[in-house]
Formats: sequence, C-alpha cells, structure tokens
Amino acid sequence: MRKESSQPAEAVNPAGDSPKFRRRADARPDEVLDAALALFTQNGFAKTTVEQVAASAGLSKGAVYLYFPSKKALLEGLVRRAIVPTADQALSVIAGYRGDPRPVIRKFMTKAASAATGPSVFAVPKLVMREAVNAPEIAQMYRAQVLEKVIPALTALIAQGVEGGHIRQVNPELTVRSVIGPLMLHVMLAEVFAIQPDNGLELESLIDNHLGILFAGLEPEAEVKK
Amino acid sequence: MRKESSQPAEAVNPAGDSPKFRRRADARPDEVLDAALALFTQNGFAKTTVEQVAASAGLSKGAVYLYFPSKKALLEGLVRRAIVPTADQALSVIAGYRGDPRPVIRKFMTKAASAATGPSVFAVPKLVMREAVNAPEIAQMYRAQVLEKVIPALTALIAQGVEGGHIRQVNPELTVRSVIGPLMLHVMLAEVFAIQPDNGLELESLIDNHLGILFAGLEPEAEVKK
Amino acid sequence: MRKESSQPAEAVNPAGDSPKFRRRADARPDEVLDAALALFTQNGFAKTTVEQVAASAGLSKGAVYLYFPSKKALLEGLVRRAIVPTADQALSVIAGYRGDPRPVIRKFMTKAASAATGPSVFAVPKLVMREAVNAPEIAQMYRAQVLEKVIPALTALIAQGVEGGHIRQVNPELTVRSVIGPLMLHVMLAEVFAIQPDNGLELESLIDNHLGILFAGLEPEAEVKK
Amino acid sequence: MRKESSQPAEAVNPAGDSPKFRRRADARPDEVLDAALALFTQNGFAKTTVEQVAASAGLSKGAVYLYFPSKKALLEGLVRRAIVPTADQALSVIAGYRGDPRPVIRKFMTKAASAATGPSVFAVPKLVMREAVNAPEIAQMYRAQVLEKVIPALTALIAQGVEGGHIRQVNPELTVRSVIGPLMLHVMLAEVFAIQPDNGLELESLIDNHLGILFAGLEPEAEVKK
DNA sequence: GATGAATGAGCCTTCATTCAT
DNA sequence: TATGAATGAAGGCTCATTCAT
Repeated sequence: MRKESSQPAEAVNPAGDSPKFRRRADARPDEVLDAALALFTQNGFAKTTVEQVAASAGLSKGAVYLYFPSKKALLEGLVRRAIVPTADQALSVIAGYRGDPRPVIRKFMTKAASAATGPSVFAVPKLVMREAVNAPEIAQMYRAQVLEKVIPALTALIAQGVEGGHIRQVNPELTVRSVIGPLMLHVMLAEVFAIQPDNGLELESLIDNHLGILFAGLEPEAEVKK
Repeated sequence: MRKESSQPAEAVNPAGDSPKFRRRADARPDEVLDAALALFTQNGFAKTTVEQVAASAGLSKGAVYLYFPSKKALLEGLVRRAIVPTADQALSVIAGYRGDPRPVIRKFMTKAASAATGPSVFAVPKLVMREAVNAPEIAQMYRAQVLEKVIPALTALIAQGVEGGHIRQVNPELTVRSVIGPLMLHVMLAEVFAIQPDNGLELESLIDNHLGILFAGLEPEAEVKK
Repeated sequence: MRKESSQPAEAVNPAGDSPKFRRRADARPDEVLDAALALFTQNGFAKTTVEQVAASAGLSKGAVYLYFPSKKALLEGLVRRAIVPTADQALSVIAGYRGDPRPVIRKFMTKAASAATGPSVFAVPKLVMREAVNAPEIAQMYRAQVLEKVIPALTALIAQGVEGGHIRQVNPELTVRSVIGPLMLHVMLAEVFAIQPDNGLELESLIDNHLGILFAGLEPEAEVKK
Repeated sequence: MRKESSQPAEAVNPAGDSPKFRRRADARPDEVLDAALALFTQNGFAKTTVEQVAASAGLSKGAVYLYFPSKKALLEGLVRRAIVPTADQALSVIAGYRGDPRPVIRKFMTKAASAATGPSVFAVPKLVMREAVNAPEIAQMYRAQVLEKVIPALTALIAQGVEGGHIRQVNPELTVRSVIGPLMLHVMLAEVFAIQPDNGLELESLIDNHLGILFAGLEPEAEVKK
C-alpha cells in the first residue's frame, strides 16, 4: 500500500532492525520522499518546509540534503519515482492492441481506479498539476515521461478502433479527453473541494456510469438527434 | 503613466457616482484585481509578490493595502468577483428546465467554451484549484458559491431528464462528471502542460466530439456490448 | 575623516534632523557602506554577517537589501566608492609629466601617505587583496579601475625619466615595484601583524628613508660595487 | 587509489621507524597538509571544506579529524610546518655577519626568489596574510616564529653595515621595508591580480633591477638632489 | 585506524505588512 | 489618498564536527 521503491530497500537491511540509531542505508531516500509526498500533498510545496519533511522522515534538516540537493529535487524525485510504474502499467495494457478498444479502455480505467485506492497514486499527478507553474521543468518531465506516452497510446488505440469499424467515427485525440476527463474531475472534486456524490467516492460506480455512457456513445450505429 | 486596465473597468461602475474628477473612482480595486489575476495565473500565488501586483496596477505597494487588507484578500477578491456572473450565467440557462436535457447541456457547454476564449474565465477556477490547499477558506467559498450551485443544478437537470424518459437511466450525480470532465481535462492539458490536439485548442471541435459521444451514450434506447 | 560619499548626502536633508525615525534618504547607502567597511576590515568578509552590518548602520537586516542586492554587492560597492577618488588623485599628479620623475614620485608618495592617516584609504585595497580569491570579479574590477591605471602611469613616468637621462637606465616596469613596495610592506606589517618600527608607524619617516635610498639609487651617474 | 603527495613526504621522516608495512606511516598528516595548502591557496580558507581537503588527500572526512582536531588546526599545522625551515634558512645566511651587508642581502633575496619557483614557499605567508584577521592566533604565531626573527636579523645586518661605514646612514628598521617590499609587491601583483611585467614573472630580473637601485642608493658617498 | 551518515547551528535572502510622512 | 522605507519572521542551504560501526 506504500511506495514502490525503486531501491530494494528491504533487502539491504534484512536483519532485525536495532532500535534508535541505525543507518537505514538506501531506504532513506525513499523514506524522505514518502514524507515529502504526504506533506506536499497536504500543505502544498511552498508551504512545506524542508525541516518538516526531515522531521516527518525522522531525520535532521541537514540529512535531507545528503540525499537531495535541493527542495525542488524532492519534488522531482517524487515525480521520477512515480513515473516509471505509472507509464509502464498504462502502456502494458494498451500496447499494440487491435480490435474494439472498449474492453481495453475498461481495463485501463479499472486499473487506474483500483490503484487510486491508496492516496499515493493520484497524489503525484495532482501535485504536478498544482506546482507546474512554479516548477516548469518538472511539468515538462511529467509531460515527456507520462503524458506523451499515455495520451498517444490511447489515441492510437481509439484510432485503430475507428478504422476497424469497432466504434463510431470520432476524433481520437479529442475522444481521449472524453475517456479520461470524467475520472479526473471526479477525483479532483473529491480531493480538492471535498465534493463527493451522496454515497461516497465510489470509483467503481463512477467508472460504471461513465463507461456505460461512453461506450454506448461510441457504438458504431448510434445516431442521435441533437 | 498609469496602466490602462485590460478590462473595461468603467463599464462596471456605470452610474455617475464620482463627484468631479475622482481618479477612475472605484475602478482602482478592480485594476488591482486585474493585475493580481494576471500575475497569479502566470506565476502562481506564492511566487507573486504584492509589489509586483502593485507595480502592474500602477500603484505603490502600500496602496494595495488600502483596498485589500492582505495578500490573501486579493485571491479572495478575485474569486468573489468571478463568482456572481459565473454562477448566475450557468443557473439562468439551467433553471427549472423540463424536458430533454441535452439541448440545455449543449447551450451550457457552448457558453462556457465561448467565454473561455479570453483567458480570464477559466483563470479563476484554475487558480482556485491550484491554491485550494493553501487557502482552504477560499476553496470553501468557491465550493459554496459556485460548485454547490452549479453541480446540483446540472444534477437536477439530468435527473429530470431521466425521469422524463428523455435519456437513459443513469446516475445523475455521476453523469455530471461525464458532462464537464472532458472539457476540464482539455483545458488543463492545454494550459498546464501545453498539450493540444494537432490542430490547436479548438474548443468547438472538442465540444462537438464530446457531446456527439455523450448524447449518443445518453440515448434512451442505446444498449451496448461490453 | 569619513567617507567621501559619491552622493551629495548632506544636501538632500539640509533642515535640522529630527530625532529618531527620519528617512535619511540617499545617505543610507553610504552609511551602510561605512558600517560594512569597518566590519569587513575588522573581521573579514566571511565572518561578518549582514545583520552585523545592518545593526552597525542602525538598520534592520532587511533594510540593507533595499540598497544592496547581496552581501557581495556590499564589497563591490565599497570598492566602487573608493575607486574613483583614488585613481583620479593618483593620475592627476602623474599625468603627462616630463622631466625628472623623482619630485613627482615624492609628491605621489606623500599624497598616498597623508591620505593613509585615516583608516579608510588603505582599508579598501587591503580588503580587496584579502578577498580577491573569494570574489574574483571584484579583484578584476579593482585591477581594471585602479591598478591598470596607476601602474602604467608610473611606468610611463619612469620610462620618460630614463629616456630624458634624468635617472639611471632601469627597467621602468620593475622599478615601479621598487617605488611602491616598501610603503605597502610597511603598512601591511603594521596592520596585519602589528609590527611597527620602534617609534611608531611614521609614514613620513618611512617615506623619507625609502625615497632617500631610492632616489640615490636612481642617480644617473651612480655606479656601485656589488 | 591513494594520492601521491606532491611533496617528498618520506624524506621528512627518513628514520626507519615504521614496523613492517604501516601505510605510509606518519606521512598521512603531511599529505593532508599538502592538500589543505593547495586548496586554501586556491580557494581561501573559508571557501574550502574539510571534505574537499579529505578527498584531495585521499581520505575520508572523518579521518582528517584523526590527525587534526579542527579545520583551523590545518591552517596552524600548515604554518607550523613552514616556519622552521623558512626562518632557519633565512637566519643561517644572516647570522652574525659583519661587513658590507649588500652581498648577504643579495644572497638572501636570491634564496627567497629561487625557492619561490615552486608555489609552496610563498603560499604560506600569503595565506597567513589573508587569514590573519580570522585567525589571530595564527598570525601571532607567524609573527613570533618568523617575522620577529627575520626582521630583527635583517635590521641588525643593516645596522652594523651602517656602523661599519659600508652603507649610507639610513634607518635600519625602515630600510628593511625597502629591501623586501619590492619583492613582496611583485609577487602579490602577480598572484593576486595576475599583473606581470611584459616579459613574465621573472624574479631574477626583478631582483637585479631592484638590488641595482637599492645598492646604489645605499652607497656611502651617494648624495642626491631632491 | 577509518568511514561516512547524521547533526545542528548559523547565515543569506525574501517578502508580507506597517507606518511616518 | 498615497508613498516607499523599514521591519522581522521565516526558510533554504552549508558545513564543521561527532559517532556508531
């Protein structure tokens, strides 16, 4: 339920941990990032002090700088850590699929939603959106590493669906917004404004309702009055 | 030497309430807000200094405090100023409508999109989203004054559409996300990450494509394979 | 005995100064520099904090930054303020003189020595020497603005003396070291190591003794056993 | 993997006092000092970190503290190491000489200059001058161990030369400045400001030119117009 | 002896806010 | 009203020094 550390943190220190003052070796950077993620998410980047991060990770302020050269590097590290699994997961589902895109889209959405149970999965994207203005390099990194992989893949998925006649003639690029947008808004409303549907933030229901409409709307023969 | 406000500030205050030559009268606060909006949007709240706002509005730093008691009050003022027209516009379209909700939804979306040509319409909501964490009172205000008016209204619109048999049996609350989400994502991608479809940020195309799918998906008889 | 401010500080505020809280207008930067000079001289640049400078100038720490953008800018300002009078004074004595250089050298040395009564005249050059390593831009500035004016001028003075047969055939460039070096060493020993001749730091005696030897050594007919 | 010291560290400790294979034995402190000298000279004391010194000496940061109790102790050690040979060399030349001081002065200057080919000889004095303010104890040490031996010795040398009628009636204490000052200035200009005569930093030429003038100026019969 | 992770004090710099004029 | 000099609190970052291993 916690980080998927890029370092094999546990393997390094397999023996029973001694109480207070142990060199947690390579686990430390990840612990710092965990603390940073929690605080950045809760209070925003600007309002979080390095000292808070350090304290929350059980270190002194100076120690943070042993692992990250600057406060901004924490943000960058956070994004970098989240990037690989995210993008890979997404792409592994979509990769080179041919046929009706709807089952794949459902799988994709379900995966995203189930991952979203823990707070950490959407935390980074949200952080990136919020801080993009103040840290354009990081926004750029996220764009290059995540968005420009996931969006084109989805676009291609839809495009081939159109070409294969599995779904209606739609603009694939724009349709990607129709696929993801509702989920994003749902999460945003909930986490930014604490606005939830009456019976809670049930991602499953949201996805069911959303895909019900979306998939019907993509039916080839569907024709509508305006 | 004074900056000409980009908003027709005079129009806001059309009544002849200035004695003889009061300098742009009560337009001043509005000019300050204009400056603040531009800077907050561009650089974020935290990275914008009061002095920058003052300079950009053609005032001295101290003068800003004649109109606004604190920096945060600028944000609040910005939101407050944007709230009334936004909510009213939205509600005036939706208010107590009975029948197929789709034409109304189209009108609503078109209105939003056409207003969005200028940067200032989505600027405030985006600002609020970004700064909600740091200024919960303001998020709360926005929620109370805008979201909790617009969302329930849309929900009701959809609900009565379902009840009247004009659209399929969907969850109205969740369907609101399906209506608005794609537009929001479209704008966010464009403005935060500079990701646009190949032929530019055409809101019209987006809305056409989006509503094409959405409305088809809402057709009462539409039934889909999964 | 104090600063030769480049700003007409007194002229700005001619009326009788009111007690505590007066805007000292353009005098402030100079006051800050005075404080900085004293502290940098006494404790070195690195060991002096901006807060000390501020306190010594009767300001808050933040106020220093109203006048100087950084701590290093204080050093730069110090040097810049000292540069113009120094170089000009020196050059005005030497400028385009023709004939026996010795009287001019005496005048030059006397001027330097008499100026050296106050602490501030040699303070800046000493500061520059000490901090040259840490602030190469400043060393460069001093070099360009002072040294590369004064040294070539003295070199030319000596060169024409040699050509005119007023002094012996010496290497003018190297002879400049023979002219200035003893004075510099004298001051350095006194101020860095508190080493003074038995009867105090009498610059006059030093110059008399030094020029006595130097001028004799420059006599055209002088010929020596080794 | 260990750095080869640029100084013949072994030569310092020629006696066979190492058991079998003690790693470079007591050379370690010397290597640390070598590294410190290089870095202090290049970047100044304050801007050099202990870690840099350690790295440059091929040790860990902690190991430096096995040999020197503090950073300042490095400076002290540097000075202490340089003191004995310097002072002794100087004094051995001058000690109790009777007669015309000029040949001795030439020998003294030549020795200093030839030693100055390597950077290390003047490095310590220059370091001391620069850091004297921040480390008064060290300045005091240098003064007591070097300056107060060398200067009085030179003074005595000149004094007996005057008494013996070998040179003109000059103030011996002040004349010491005339002897050493030019060399010091020459080196300072070159190393602090990179100002050299047209044909390079030829100490030989400088000394020839300088002593030519000086010795002529000290001639007993020399009498000059002012 | 040797390592290097960790500490903690300290300094430069920024900026919202105040207030004498 | 309006100014802008001045304040003071706070935060990012560095680095000499310590200490468990």
